[in-house]
Amino acid sequence: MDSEPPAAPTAERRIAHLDMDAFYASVELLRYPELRGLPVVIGGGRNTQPRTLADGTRVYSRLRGYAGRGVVTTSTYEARALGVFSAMGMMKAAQLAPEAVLLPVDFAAYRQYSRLFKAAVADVAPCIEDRGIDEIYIDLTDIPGGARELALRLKSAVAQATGLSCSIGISPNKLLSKIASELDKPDGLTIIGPGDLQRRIWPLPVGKVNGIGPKANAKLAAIGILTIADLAAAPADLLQNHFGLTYARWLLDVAHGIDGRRVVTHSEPKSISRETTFERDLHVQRDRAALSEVFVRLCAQLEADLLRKAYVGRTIGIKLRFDNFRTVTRDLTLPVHTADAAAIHRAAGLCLKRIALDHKIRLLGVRVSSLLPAGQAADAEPQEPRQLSLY
DNA sequence: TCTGGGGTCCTAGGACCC
DNA sequence: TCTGGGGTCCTAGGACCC
Repeated sequence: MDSEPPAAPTAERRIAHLDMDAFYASVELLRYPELRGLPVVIGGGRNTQPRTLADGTRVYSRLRGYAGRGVVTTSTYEARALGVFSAMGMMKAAQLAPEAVLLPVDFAAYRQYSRLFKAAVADVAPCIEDRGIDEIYIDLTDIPGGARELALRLKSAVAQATGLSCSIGISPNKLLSKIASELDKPDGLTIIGPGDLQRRIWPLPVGKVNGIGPKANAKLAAIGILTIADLAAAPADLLQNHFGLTYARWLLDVAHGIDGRRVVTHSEPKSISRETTFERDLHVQRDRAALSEVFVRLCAQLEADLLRKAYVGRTIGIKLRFDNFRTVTRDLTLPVHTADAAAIHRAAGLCLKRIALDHKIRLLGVRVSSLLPAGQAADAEPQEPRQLSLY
């Protein structure tokens, strides 16, 4: 819990949170500008690539008639206005917005734009913490200039490099900046200074806090705590009774805008995984061939991921989700690190044997953890020469 | 018509060692 | 015969985030 020493409390910091606006959708709009202003949904997984006719006009897939298990990855603000949000099932989205344009996800393109916007920010302020493909924290403490002036410079650097807009929150810590960046989206700029905590933050629902998810939200609501102001006013022993000492303390800190976490500019990956949800639930015996084919493929993808990123791992795990959505995991720690698909497959197979397979299977996943950079592993299993049949 | 894929962190119990 | 702690590693599940 206290593994990370908080930043020196004496020096007031200046931390920015920068969040790209509807990132995937906005990248697609650069490619397909005629879709600007329309409800567009990204996701689905199937082939919904636009077709180009002989006269050059493009024909797009629509949400209407979608069948499958995909979820919405992102949507444009026009689609959000129709009630279509990230993580919603595509079937439901199709009910709400049948005429919305449907595009497939193109991670390679988003990663490219991600590199571009991060490089543009780094030219202005190099102390950056990666928080995924579309957001970062930036420590502006040692950068000369006013907060607003710096934020505008960041926004214009990002726009210049990518043609995309972003929203920025600036405050003395990551907690408040993260909340602030959301307050004025899209193309937002919110600075939280002294006195702004009560006025701008306290009226918000507790769920706006990064780290309070659906479960904690429901538990807080059950004891009458809906807003961050409610949380700030809550008796410490009430919180402790419902959440335990550690989490109760964190909740109270949060409500008072206290957060000493530093901007972390480098971190090593802890695990690498691959998983897939089947188009229909698979029967352990009847669909044995299909299941084992997927199993082999996941292990091969994992090997490729490990080699590409130059890591080896020694804890191999599997994840199963049954037709009733129950999820189980098993893992097994090997004596030596490996990146080898056959070794991963063997260990994962042993894990699989420890699960009672009494339901159809919806999802299968394989994971490698206890990672080490490939160069640092003195014990790594020698890579076997490639054979035709590894399994 | 249910609910993706890739991650991190935390908790808690048991094994095992000193 | 009963009763100690502390520390680390391993495993399983769950909450949460993008």
